[in-house]
Amino acid sequence: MSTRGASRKGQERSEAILDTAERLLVDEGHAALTLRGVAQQAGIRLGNLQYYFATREELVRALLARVLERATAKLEKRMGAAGHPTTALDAALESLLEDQKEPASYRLFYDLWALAAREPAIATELRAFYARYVGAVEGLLSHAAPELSRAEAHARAELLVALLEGLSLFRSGTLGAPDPKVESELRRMTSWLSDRSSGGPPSGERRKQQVKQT
Amino acid sequence: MSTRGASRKGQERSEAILDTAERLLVDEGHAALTLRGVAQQAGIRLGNLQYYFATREELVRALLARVLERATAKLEKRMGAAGHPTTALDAALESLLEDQKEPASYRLFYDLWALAAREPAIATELRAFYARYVGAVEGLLSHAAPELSRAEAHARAELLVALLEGLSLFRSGTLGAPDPKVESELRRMTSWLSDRSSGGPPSGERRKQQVKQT
DNA sequence: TGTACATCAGTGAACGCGCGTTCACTGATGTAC
DNA sequence: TGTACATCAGTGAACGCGCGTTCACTGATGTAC
Repeated sequence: MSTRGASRKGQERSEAILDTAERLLVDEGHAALTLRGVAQQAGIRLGNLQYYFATREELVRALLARVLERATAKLEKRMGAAGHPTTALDAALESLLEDQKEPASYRLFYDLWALAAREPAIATELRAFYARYVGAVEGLLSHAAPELSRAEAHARAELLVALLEGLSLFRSGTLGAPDPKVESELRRMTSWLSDRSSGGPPSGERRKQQVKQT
Repeated sequence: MSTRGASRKGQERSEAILDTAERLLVDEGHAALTLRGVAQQAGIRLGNLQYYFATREELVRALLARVLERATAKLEKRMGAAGHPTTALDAALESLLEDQKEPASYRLFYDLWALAAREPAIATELRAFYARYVGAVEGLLSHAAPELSRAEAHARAELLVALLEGLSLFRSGTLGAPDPKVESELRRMTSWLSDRSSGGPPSGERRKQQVKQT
């Protein structure tokens, strides 16, 4: 770890600094995350902040690591609290939708997406996070619909995760607000996802669908 | 318009400046969009750039307006080139998926999402864009499945747009690459979307779905 | 229990740099008579 | 066709500011004997 302060006090300071930085990032965005701003809001001097995180990059990386760690933990709690295999997916969906009503956490991800598009290091960490996310959903899908092949379950899981991430845009207050009608259609779509393949061609056969049939 | 230069020359300079700014924004991100950077890449002096766009905010707003204008035009071309009502949706989907293979344009939207979460003015413009987007998809859905109520078509259109936006994350190279299996599942999902309500309760009746059935 | 010393935590000032913005100025281009 | 003048387009220098970073320093805390 690049973070100084292995003692109890140092550990607490580190955490307090990261708390402040995270709040600043969520509330004001990436551009407002300055060392001076963090120090001021944390009630310490710039020099002292630099004692714990020597450079801005170090602070950002530590912050990102903690955020994704927590998000992963939360996610796996959400996914793990299963009842019947058939209802586990619905339950997970409900709690994810509930999370989206707290828009603050999502705002941070919009910054992460933008950052990841330019900084490969951040893209790597974000990819790892989504790999676990998609993997967990894939597990739920497979339990709910054992007849799905691994590849099918994976593809559908990725679709569902993409749908939820995209949907957050329309639900987090940025581009819209939660809409019960949309939610109920979403629930129907997810039940369809965990249904047997519902009439399509068998697993991986068809290569490319003909679109313009003149 | 706050933009100076109504003459032909002035107009061309303005466009050239916006071209440069857009390229810079897409390639390097919002933080790299500095007046000095734009001026240098456009081959003019800082003072001259300021003659056309007096402040940074003015430049950004003009850039955003042009980007969304173009995106809207492109979108409506994509949506408008319909054949049979039933295949129009598929055709539109194909061209949207094709667009996502050019990741550059999407990177810009990640910045916009992050910006919109903090700057209400940008959120407003982005909302207007997505309203047209969702509206166009709603139209295609209604044509393909006339038995859908307006509310249903709208909700499903929003879901589909959210899905596509979220999916761009996994297809634009940032978090993943295009995957034929995912695409084929997506096509099946969209055919399902434009299907008759497929066994659910009638239009707007049910208020909240019971999730945990003990 | 005291002392010497190393390490930890925190201070304060300064640095160079790039930023957006302001402003006085100059040359080019159009326009009215 | 020429001239006077307004407007347009472009130049160059300077401003104050906040940024990340460096660095010498001081006081607090732990540790070995």
